[in-house]
Amino acid sequence: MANAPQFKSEFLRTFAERGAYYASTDDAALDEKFAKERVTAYIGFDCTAASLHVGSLVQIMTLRRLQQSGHKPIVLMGGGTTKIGDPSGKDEARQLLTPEKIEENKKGIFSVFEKFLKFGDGPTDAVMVDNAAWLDKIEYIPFLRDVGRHFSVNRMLTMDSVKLRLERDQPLSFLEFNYMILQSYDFVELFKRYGCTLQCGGSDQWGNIVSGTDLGRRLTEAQLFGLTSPLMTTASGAKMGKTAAGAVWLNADMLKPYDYWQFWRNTEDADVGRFLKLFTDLPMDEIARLEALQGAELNDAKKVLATEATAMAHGRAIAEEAAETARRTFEEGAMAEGLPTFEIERAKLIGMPVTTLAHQVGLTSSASEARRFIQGGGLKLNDAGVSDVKAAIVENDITTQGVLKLSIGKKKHILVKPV
RNA sequence: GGGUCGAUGCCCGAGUGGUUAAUGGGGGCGGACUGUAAAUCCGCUGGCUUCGCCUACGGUGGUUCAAAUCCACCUCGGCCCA
Repeated sequence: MANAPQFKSEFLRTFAERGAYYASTDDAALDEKFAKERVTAYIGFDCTAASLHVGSLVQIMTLRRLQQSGHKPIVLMGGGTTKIGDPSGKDEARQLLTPEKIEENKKGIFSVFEKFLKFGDGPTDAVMVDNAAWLDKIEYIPFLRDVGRHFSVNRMLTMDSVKLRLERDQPLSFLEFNYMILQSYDFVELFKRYGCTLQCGGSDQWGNIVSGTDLGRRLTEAQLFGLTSPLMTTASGAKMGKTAAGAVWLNADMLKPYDYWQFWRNTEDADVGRFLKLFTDLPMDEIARLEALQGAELNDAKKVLATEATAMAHGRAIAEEAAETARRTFEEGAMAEGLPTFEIERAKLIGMPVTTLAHQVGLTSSASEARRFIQGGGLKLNDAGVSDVKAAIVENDITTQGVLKLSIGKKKHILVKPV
């Protein structure tokens, strides 16, 4: 943010310099605190899916930077709150998940964090906590008397998360209406259990975060803080994290590292510098150099971005492998073996319509879709356009490397290997 | 509980008995142009054994040669009244 204050603490300075600063509840006091002591901070994550996607990456990086500058991050899993559903930024209620599903999602999400943070018992080691530990045990009447009385419905009605629903005449159940209260309670509970005094999050969480700091003031002596990051969009305004195949997941089993690398490689020019700062650990002067590149040279910066970001999520070796596969595929036009490969029985393959094959290897979602790609000139077999909708695979299509390359557009390729 | 309005494809939103797989917009994808970018232009955006067939307009049943469109009931929601 251009208007970020000048911070003296290492963490906040880095945080702002990297473009992650949006607002805090008290800049001066928070800066002071970071400068003189080790701060324990948390971010909450819903367990609505089996992995997190790049939309949460700013948050994950925040915890990482916190740890790097000597503070203690807490990853709060919303095992309890996911049973409620956060209405913030959504114009309708989520479907409720079963406890089993939530539990399963928690495991997937933890495996993401293991890559970005160091967990353990040391003073700056990250810890993972599940708010189900206390939320599941809440007794209704005592909770209302102790916590509920501090919340003014009048004020809650003015919160954006609530207002949006009311203005759009969309339903907001009492269940969801409680989300804010529970999130606030989480903060206080984390303070009591772990001495956690800071909650970070996206700017859409501002209302929930401030409610938490307020509740802290009423229930304890503590001064709690909130710190938010801007919501991520691309330079052309699109929400981040969507791609052809859906969300850009951070788990390798949900999105291949090669595709993850491609996602970053395809960053818009105008975003390269911003993303390098936010999503890599590269030093600022190196980023300044990359960012200054012009025109086609920016592609080099995008490759660095892709490799650095992929290395963080999947490991350096895998990132470099993805980079190499991409280089051979795009720059040499070769049949790089690192491309996603699909094995199929040779006897079945020969004579199979191209449309069926494209569907079976998962390149298209149906044979009809493959047909449309052929009609629109977007499907290639061994880099040659397929023009006949009824074309079938023949022996000759299998290249000397013993495989066959099927492509949709310029970027999606898959190797088919007869066995 | 009463009254009233509404529920359409990924999203928004037309359509009030047949020529409607369903106007339009958004988003997404493909093509051209490029730099695996943006902008722009063109095309596609239910499924299949594709000159045909099947499934689809909240759910179930009904009227009709024929329904997303009419009727009944149900579910969910908005608004108003109690």
